[in-house]
Order: sequence, then C-alpha cells, then structure tokens
Amino acid sequence: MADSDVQPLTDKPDRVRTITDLAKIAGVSPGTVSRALSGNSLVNTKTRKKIESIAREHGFRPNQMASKLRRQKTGVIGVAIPLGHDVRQQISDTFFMTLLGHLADELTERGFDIMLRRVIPAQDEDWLDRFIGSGLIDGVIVIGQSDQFERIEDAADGYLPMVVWGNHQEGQRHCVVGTDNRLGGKLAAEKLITAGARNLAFMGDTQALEFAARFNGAKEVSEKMDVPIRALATHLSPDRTADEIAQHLREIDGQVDGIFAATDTIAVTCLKELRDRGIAVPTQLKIVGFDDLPIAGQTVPPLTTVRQDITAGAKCLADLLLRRLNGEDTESLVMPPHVIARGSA
Amino acid sequence: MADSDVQPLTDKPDRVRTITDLAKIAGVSPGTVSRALSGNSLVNTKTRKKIESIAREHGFRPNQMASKLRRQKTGVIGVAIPLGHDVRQQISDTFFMTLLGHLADELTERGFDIMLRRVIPAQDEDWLDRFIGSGLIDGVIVIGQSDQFERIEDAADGYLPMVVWGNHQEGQRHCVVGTDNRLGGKLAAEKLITAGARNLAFMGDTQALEFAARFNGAKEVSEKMDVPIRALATHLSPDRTADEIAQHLREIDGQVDGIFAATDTIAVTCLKELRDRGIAVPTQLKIVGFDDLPIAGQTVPPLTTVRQDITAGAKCLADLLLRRLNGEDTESLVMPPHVIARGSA
DNA sequence: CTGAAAGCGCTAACAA
DNA sequence: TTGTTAGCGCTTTCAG
Repeated sequence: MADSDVQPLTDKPDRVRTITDLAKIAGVSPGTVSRALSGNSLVNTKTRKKIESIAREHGFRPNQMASKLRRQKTGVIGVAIPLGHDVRQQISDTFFMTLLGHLADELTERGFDIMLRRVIPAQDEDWLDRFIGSGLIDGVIVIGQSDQFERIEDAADGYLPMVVWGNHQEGQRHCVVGTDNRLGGKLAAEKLITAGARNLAFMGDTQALEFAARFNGAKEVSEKMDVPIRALATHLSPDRTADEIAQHLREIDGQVDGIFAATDTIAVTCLKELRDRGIAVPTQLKIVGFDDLPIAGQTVPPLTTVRQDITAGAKCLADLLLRRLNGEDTESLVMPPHVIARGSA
Repeated sequence: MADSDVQPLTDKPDRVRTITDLAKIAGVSPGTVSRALSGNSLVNTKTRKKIESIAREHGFRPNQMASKLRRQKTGVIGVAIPLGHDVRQQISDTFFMTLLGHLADELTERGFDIMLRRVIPAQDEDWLDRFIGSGLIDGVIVIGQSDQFERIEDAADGYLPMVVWGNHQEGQRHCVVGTDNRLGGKLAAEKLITAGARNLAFMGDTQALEFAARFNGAKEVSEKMDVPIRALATHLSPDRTADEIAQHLREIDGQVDGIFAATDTIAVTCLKELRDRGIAVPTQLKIVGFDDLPIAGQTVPPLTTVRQDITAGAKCLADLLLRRLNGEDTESLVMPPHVIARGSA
C-alpha cells in the first residue's frame, strides 16, 4: 500500500517503452513483437498488423542501443577528423567540412548513421584504437592524415573497415582515397612557369603530408626547369593565417612572381592582400590555388587552381568502406587532379 | 574433446575483449574490473594498478554500447539537419556546415560525441520522434527549421533536451537559438535605401522560415519608406542556383537598383553574374548579403552584409542544450544582427 | 574493499 | 507461427 496507489504525475501511465510492455498489451511474447517490428521474420499477418497498430498508437520506438548491442552491428560509421599538425586548426576548415557534407549525404543514402569525432592526437595518443574498439561503430573514415600517418598504419594492420582521405605513399598499408598531390603540385608549377613566372613560392604548411607532397611535386618541376622555389610556412588556424600571409607577401615583395598556394583558402587570402597592396594579378604576380572550392570561381581575378573532385572523393570513400565492411581488402584510390585555368595565372 | 583443443587461427588466443576476460586474467571479478577502470569507485590501489596494466598490455577497450545501454546515458548529442523545403539542398550548405563545425568543436570540448543525421522529412514523417526515441542520444540539436516548424513544436512538448537553430516566433514552444532575422532584414533594407537604392528585390527562398522573416523585415522598412520591393525565389541546390539567379538578374535589368540577398552565397553569385554582365556594383546596383561568411570580405567589391555570429551561436546551442540536459527549461535566445558595411552597398 | 547476481532492452536459437 | 530462454558486455546494488 506504499506507493502503488500513487499515480506519478510526471509519467504518462500507459507509456510503452519496451518491447515487453508492448507484448503484454498485445497479448503475445516479446519475441513475436521483435519479429513483427523488424519485418523480415515470419509472423502471422494479423498478429503483425495488430502489433504494428498498437506500436503506432502508443508511439513506441525500439531502443536502438539494445538492438545494436545484441546484434553486434551498429549501422554507424565513425568519421574522425584528426587535428594534429596544427591544434588550432578547427574542424571548421572549409575543405574538410565540404567533404564531410558530401560524405554525410552518401552514407545517409545508404542507411548509415554518422558518428562525428574531432580528435586532438596530441592530447590523446590512443584516439584511433579507442574509436575503433568502442563498439559504437561498424567502420571508420578518417578525414585527413594530419601528422598521424604511422598511427593510422598501425591501426590498419588489425582492422579492415577503415578508409582514409589523404595522401598516398608507395607501399602504405592503409586504404586511402585522395588526389595525386604530387602530380597536382607539378601541374601547378608548370602552369605558373608556362604563364611566365620565374621565381616561385609555395605557401602552406609542409608538415601536413598532403601539402608536403604538393610542394615536392612543384619542386621537382622547378628544378627541372631551373626555376627557384621557396616554401613559406602558414598555419591553418583561420585567425592567424591572414597575418602570416601578409607578412610573407611583404617579405618576398619584388622577388617572387609566382605563388603556388597549398589551398584555395590561402590563395584567396593572398589575392585580397595583394589587391590591398596594389599588386596586379596576374601581371605582376601569378597565383595558383588547390582544391577548386566554389569560391575560386568568384574571386577577382577568378582563381586558377588545381581541382580535387570532392563529390567523387566522398562517393569513393563511402564505396570502399562499404566493400571493406563486406570483408574485401580494397586498394587505395588516387584521383588525378586537373588544372582549372581561370584568371590568376 | 570436440573443439577445445582446436586453436582457431583467425583469433589471437589472448585477445581480451570483455571485462570478464580481463577479470579472469587478473583473478578478480568483473565488477571489480569495471570499478577499477571507471576510476571513480573505491578499489584498492594495488588491485587497480594491476588491472590497469593488464588492460593496457592487452589493448582492452570497454564496449561502450553495453556501457551506455546499462547506464541509460549515451554521452552522444544528435545533430539533425532537416532538408525540407528543398530536397535538393545538400547538407553541404556552407552556413550549416560551418555552424556544424563550431558545434562539433563545442560539444567535443565538453566530452560529448556527435551523431549526425541528415533528414528528408518528405520521405520520413516521423524523423524527429524516431531520432529522439532511438535511445542513441541524450539530446538533440536541430540545425534549421526548414519547413518543419510544427513537427518540432510537437516534439518539444514531450521532450526537454532539444535546442534548435532557427527563427524565433512569438509564443513558440521549442527553444531556439538564432539571429533576429526580421531585424536583420530591416537593417539590410535600410542600408540599401540609405545608400540610394529606390527599387529593391529580395533574392531567396521565402518558403524557409528564416528567409521569410528576413524578407518581411525588409518589406516593413520598404513600405514605411515607400520603396517597392519584390521577392525573387531561388533554391539552395547549388547546381541550379546560379542559373536561377542569372535568370532573375536578366529579368529585373534596369528596374531594380538594390538587391537584398538572403545569404552571402547568393550575394556572391549575384556579384559574379553582374560583373560578367558589366553592371557596376555599387554604382548601378547595390547588394547586401546575410551571414558574413569568410568569403564576404574577399569579394570585389567586398560584400556589405548582415552578420550572424556563428561561433557565438554554436556556443549558445551547446550551452542551452547542456542546461536542458540538467532539467532546466531554458528560454530561447535571439541574437542581434549587425550590418557590416563593406563596398557593395 | 570485493564478489555475486540482477538486469539495461533487444534478438535469435531452439522448442513447441 | 509463436513462446521460451539465453545471452550481447557492462554497471550497480547488496552482501560479505
């Protein structure tokens, strides 16, 4: 007689939360409810209809956590964005966010949910294994290798369903999708030199693998053509980057006549800075970017850049991951970059 | 003698997957392992050290799904992006993705994971209740009301831990964070008129609540100032939008001298189109955007726009959600917009 | 301080 | 076709 007659006001009395509640109301066993609601198994049509209608009536939603635990399948893909070489680089980086957007479209399309995790490797050595071993996800997509190449390699040895967006290196063990950055760098340098530049600078953070490859490609061409090229370090942190770039441009004033920017974002900032300082592009200084973000077509002059196909990249990441989820040991995929010639070089 | 002596080659013999495996090795009970690893409970220091070292040695990671199920807390925040009024609008929309990025930063900072879900309400009536009732998340942030205002209202009645990015309406029941779109619209129209425009057009999809409010604000000012304003519909789908805008600009040629673009993205496209057609901004035609995306400062002429503080917005969303997670029934938060005067008006 | 035991809510054999 | 039962791997009383 203690509290059985006290109707708690906060709870609706007939709230059906579990499959067992529902089973009681329907006068069947929990197993039958489970089968009826999951659709595939063999259940009498009449029983199923009844159960479905009761479920609808009471707004019943099965607890996915329990289901996932039991079935040992989550239907969730983890997406990790390691912020390694520059802790201040935010997840809000344009290229990565755009890729993430397309990835979300692709994975949703195929019925997967996405668990997004921003990771700062410096603060958490074990980030990848922890994510993989968490039991929360069926597979993982890593967006950007940052400075975590070795850690990713290690994880790949014992874990198949992982695909990485990034740079490809001869003989690497993890499955990567990305643009041929080295080739992209070559194309950029060629474009600048063809356009008449005779003293080049690369602007970007060469600690990041992909950027380093772009620089190396450009360097190869420069050396062959006997044109000097220097590297100017920038950081991706959006608040400091503009100042750094301005600083660099001041230092190289008059010496350099061709800039290869590691990303369109950097290129656009250069463009603006040069305009402010009254330096004409492309007559006095030529610029080539990388990525071909939507903004590239909108600047003045429009940015000549090396295109990465983000949409195709996202599709490939999803495709390969799904195949790996099925046990296939897929090859990496390196996509060819293309120069988009606009007005800046 | 059946299979106990058969060592399966696919499994490492000493793989420790469960807390029970670990307990056996350590010679303690599973309960003790759980306590030792979760840190908070009272366990003999020596026992704890031993368990921790065995765990490390075998690379043990506790299964989070099981833990979450048992504790009835997930540590996961759902982020839903409804794509209602325009199915073709991709999740890759710049403003939303930027907001998502900052949100990810905020929530990660506070120890939450993020479950991202792109939703097409037209295909799934029940999207919000399903997400909420899934047992997968502790709370939900909806980015953009799209055309789902009523559904969100309904869900809010029975579910506290939800915060929405969007427009605020007098007397609404769900907790929203957003910019005062109506005021923003007023400011934009005032700016255009002050700059000398005498015939305005609003460019954007007025089916979306937020955009409608921006338009209405602008209309209020126009009417008071006796300046005509017309609405030109666009869609957010990135591939079609440019053509639509070009079409509109052709139609209004010579009649309109001030454009209020619903977003910076639209404004930038206008700018480019006008430049291609040799129409001078701001002399012949003035333009004001909305959002103040990074790109706004980089165009030629730099875009005059109405600023929404995305970073602050993300912080607020996270703050309010956390307070709601603690049972507090928080108020909505409407942030004031600011005109950023640059060159286009 | 530690062990035993009872579930979190669901699914999948195995029986009936 | 349906009910029963035994867990998925973890946490948390309750005893000791």
